[in-house]
Amino acid sequence: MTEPATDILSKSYDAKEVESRWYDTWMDAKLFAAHAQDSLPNQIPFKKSYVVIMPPPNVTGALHNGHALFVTLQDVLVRYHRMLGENTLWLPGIDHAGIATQTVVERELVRTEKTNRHTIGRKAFLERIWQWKEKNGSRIVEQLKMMGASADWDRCRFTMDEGCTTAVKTAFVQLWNEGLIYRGERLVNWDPASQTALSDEEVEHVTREGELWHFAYALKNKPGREIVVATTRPETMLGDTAVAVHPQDDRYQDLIGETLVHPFFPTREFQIIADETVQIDFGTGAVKITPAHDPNDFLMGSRHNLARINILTRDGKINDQGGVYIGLDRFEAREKIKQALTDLGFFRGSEKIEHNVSISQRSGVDIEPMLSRQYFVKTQTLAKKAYDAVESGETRIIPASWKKTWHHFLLNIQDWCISRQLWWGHQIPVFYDVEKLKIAIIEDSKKKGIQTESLKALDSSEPVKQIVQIALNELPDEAVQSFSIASMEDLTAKYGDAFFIQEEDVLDTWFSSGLWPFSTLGWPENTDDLKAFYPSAVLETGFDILFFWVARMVMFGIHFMGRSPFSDIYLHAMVRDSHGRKMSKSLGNAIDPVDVIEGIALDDLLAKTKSYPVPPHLLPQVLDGIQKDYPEGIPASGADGLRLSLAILSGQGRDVKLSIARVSGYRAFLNKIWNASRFVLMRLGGEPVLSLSEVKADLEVEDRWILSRLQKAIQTVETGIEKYQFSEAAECIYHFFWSEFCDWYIEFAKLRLNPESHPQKREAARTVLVELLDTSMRLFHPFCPFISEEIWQKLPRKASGFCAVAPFPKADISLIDFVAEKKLRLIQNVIVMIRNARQESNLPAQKKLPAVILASAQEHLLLLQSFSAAISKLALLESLRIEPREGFTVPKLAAVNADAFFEVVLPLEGVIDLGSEQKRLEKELEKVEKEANSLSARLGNAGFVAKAPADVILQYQKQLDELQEKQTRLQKAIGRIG
RNA sequence: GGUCUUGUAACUCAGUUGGUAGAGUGCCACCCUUACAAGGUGGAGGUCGUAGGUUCGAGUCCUACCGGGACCA
Repeated sequence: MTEPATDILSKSYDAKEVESRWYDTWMDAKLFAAHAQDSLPNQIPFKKSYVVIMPPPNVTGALHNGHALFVTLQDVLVRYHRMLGENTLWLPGIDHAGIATQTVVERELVRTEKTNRHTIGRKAFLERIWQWKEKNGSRIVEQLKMMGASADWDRCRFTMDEGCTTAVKTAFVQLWNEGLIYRGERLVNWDPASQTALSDEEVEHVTREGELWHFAYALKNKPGREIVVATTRPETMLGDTAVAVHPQDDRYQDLIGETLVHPFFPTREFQIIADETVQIDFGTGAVKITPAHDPNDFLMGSRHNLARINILTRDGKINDQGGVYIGLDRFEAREKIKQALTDLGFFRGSEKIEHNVSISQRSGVDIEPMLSRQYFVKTQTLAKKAYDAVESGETRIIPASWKKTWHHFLLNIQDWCISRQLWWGHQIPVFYDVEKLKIAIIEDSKKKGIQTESLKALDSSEPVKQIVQIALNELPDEAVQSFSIASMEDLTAKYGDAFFIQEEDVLDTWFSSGLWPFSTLGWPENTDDLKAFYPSAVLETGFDILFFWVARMVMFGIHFMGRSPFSDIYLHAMVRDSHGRKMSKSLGNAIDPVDVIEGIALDDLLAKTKSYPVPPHLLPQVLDGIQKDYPEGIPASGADGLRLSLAILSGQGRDVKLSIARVSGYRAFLNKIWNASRFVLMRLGGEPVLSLSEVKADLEVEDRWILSRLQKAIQTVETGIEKYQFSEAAECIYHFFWSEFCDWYIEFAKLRLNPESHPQKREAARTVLVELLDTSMRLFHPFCPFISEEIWQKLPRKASGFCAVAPFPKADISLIDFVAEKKLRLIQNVIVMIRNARQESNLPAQKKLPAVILASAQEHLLLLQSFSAAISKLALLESLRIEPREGFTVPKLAAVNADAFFEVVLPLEGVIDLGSEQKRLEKELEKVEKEANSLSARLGNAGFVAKAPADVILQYQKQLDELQEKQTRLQKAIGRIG
């Protein structure tokens, strides 16, 4: 016996050991590198390219399980296509995530060094962020590698690296020259905590209980008369410049046009105006108008030419327009003002109200609509083209239900505010020409006929930077336009800051990520990569960034490259915790994929959670929740286990509630694969294994059966991946391997692996086993790359190289064998029925029994004969007789089970419990009768017979026949006992 | 207020053009049978949210209602 040692594979699967070995080996072999040359049009042989540009994770923090889902799905796609022999590129990268990262680093600064960015200055602060980026960026790459991401790391990019920066400047300047970028005064969503403008998409709406507070404005010319308004933000009355009513509102007809006096500022007078947009039935029907601090009021102000009084500072305090309230926080001012109005006798009651509040997705504080000058991209024409790309089918959205959302968004899109008052990001490449600016200041002053603030600053020789800031705030947009230049080149560096001052603001992060599908390939240079790999095959990402990002990429892709950047947009589900809550560090429920891969003890998990930015008052209940959800901590499932779970749990477009219990189920599957492979490898023997074609003549029914099933599995996996139905594909492998290959085929094969069995039959079994493992591992590889590579490498007769680049299995239709499948089903039924009878009759589990199987048809008798050894073994029989049904007298004391084609008899005088046996049979009979009755009722329905398709009727008829046959057998069996 | 989405076994979810419900986990019983106790064998458990409608036939299509969730105003 010089068989391979049994330690060829360890007794159970050790994911950590296996997974630690393969990634570097793949990298060393450069399996994940794509070569542009192979896909250039003039290249022979030309290789089709398959490109996925990885959505760059934010450098803000480490990855959580939400990211693990995208890694899994993209890696499945990429590995599958790589195995199809396509020139596959998965281009990884990281996003600088402007506001998010700046906020985190600033918080760190405050926490650890008790200082802030203003104290240390822009340059030093940016250095800190770069350090953060280095540290976190490499952590993210490490995590991705641990998950098995087969990305081309040599092409890894960062949204603020040199190439991306050039792309950003190029894009900006081009848009500027095309007149698609403008600077304007608009009401923006102001985040007083981060002190920056936010795009509409960065604002969340929450419903909150608030107070609708009523107060009165006195009429100037009608002493004693007043008009009552209601507001949830009383402090904004400091900036009121009108009160509006509906023109048809009977209550206020005589008041329209009347003058009101501001209670705090007697010189500030404004009118009651009429506007159709006022809701008559909301509040008092009269609404105070604050054009500088409310979007609706802003529009109304534009229509009626109202003054805009900004009352807030950038950090959300009352400014010098607020009289005695100057310097107060907005919420503090609210209470003070309510008090003051009450004291003055203007309070007219209050009511509780559920209303929508806008909060910053970034800092979580209430958004303050605020007037400010920002840079905008005109989106109308860009959006139309993005809309058309999906409409025409150039780009598909999957699942298609998101198409409506896409259309709705693009048809109603507002201009895109791209400037951010941050330090971390691409500084806007607009330069202000100081000489021209001085002229503009003087002209503006002349025009207005006053000494403007800018002019004062100019005359008093303030530093140039100061003058620019003041002028930018004061001058009208057209004047600013006259001294602004967009330039690729740093004009400040070239001519000195006495001549050119660069805009201080940075660009919205999504501006640079909008260019990602081509900036990563070398744009604006017309590189080989760009020619070979643009557009990409699919953008795989979460639906939550459909607007932020996906739409921007499609708009920019079409604008700058002339083609939509991807053929498919696949939107995956949101990973949530087992309670359905979004994964978030501030909720404390974010799980690090590495903790699922390697496992983590409860204590460590709790400690880790404590380091997350959970609001202190919530921490106790968060920790409590963790303790309940993970009482034993998290067991190590390996990257393969995590990936398989995510792939199976991710139905199309639905939430993924990640339950650790379920992950454990798939971890068990990996162990099953491991042990099945271990069995095959141990029992194979040392001799070479023949190819399938060499043993074709010697294949048994079970061989043909499993090969047939395998072809169907291949087809299912293939269409599953092609259609983004990952769970169908993965589940199919799971079921095939465990329930068909392990549970049945291996058991059949064991009989033939004995050295004393017929040599040719043994050869065939060995071949089929290896064929099955080889094919299964290749099928399985996109989902679980580590274990499949490990096992595949150990197989004999493999082609050299790696499973990672071995050909993906292709179904061979000639191996599909319905006859063999039918036969095997019958044999399986026989075995299951014997097992069922013995257990249901409370027979000792390990006692070997004698059995008789009765059948009528000659073919069934022959089939049963040929499987008698297998049946005996799998049903644990002491002896087995196979007899024609006719003429066989079933003994009175026997357990019996019946199918349409055969009967199973276990003659068991003395052992069997007649009572329970009768009960069991009656229960079985009842089930069969019920089914038969409903079937025959249906077949007796004239309408059904007349209208249903013929094949359906036939199928039902056949089912009924079989049921009735079975019914008779059962009745007879019961009769014998009774 | 608008749009979308969802309600299937104790839990988490499948169920592709309508043809009498499936998986994993959990549960019960029996088994350490020489690949695997992260295992094997058998079993229990669902009026598919409610009420109507279309149809020979509805988890699947339509309507209303009730209950979740998301997004946009």
